[in-house]
Amino acid sequence: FSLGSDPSLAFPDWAFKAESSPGSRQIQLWHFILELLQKEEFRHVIAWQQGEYGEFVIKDPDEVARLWGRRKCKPQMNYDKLSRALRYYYNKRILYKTKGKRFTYTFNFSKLIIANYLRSSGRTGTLLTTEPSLQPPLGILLLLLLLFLFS
DNA sequence: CTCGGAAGGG
DNA sequence: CCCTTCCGAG
Repeated sequence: FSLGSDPSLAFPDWAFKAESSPGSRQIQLWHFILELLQKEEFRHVIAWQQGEYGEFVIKDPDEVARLWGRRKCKPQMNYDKLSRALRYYYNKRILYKTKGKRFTYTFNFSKLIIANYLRSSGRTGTLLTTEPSLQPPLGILLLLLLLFLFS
């Protein structure tokens, strides 16, 4: 891959789009974060960082928490609670903390894509889903798997 | 701030 | 399962 500094430009929809069926499954936090990261209007609130690929910083923790709370209809949401949810991603290896850098985390994209793929294909019980447009080509999935294993 | 255990809800 | 809430420890 030859990737720029902005991962949102380098990764197509199937890389992180939530599974369709509107309403059925709740929005996931990692998806919401990616959603904010994708829009310029939130650049003062959360943004990609220079340096490690996939690294981002939450510039306004209170605002991100407020937006997340609004989306989930949880008015009592704050950064303390949101960050706990982010910490649960450490075990899943979807995200890790950039130690020493305040409010800074890094996405593990290969793991994220693979986890997302496994979840959606598991839902239908087959490798061929009803929504091929949101799935990575199998070859790319295998390539990512290799990149992940040797990283 | 950051970390994870514990309990609990939908 | 995927958080939300609460919280003691570092």
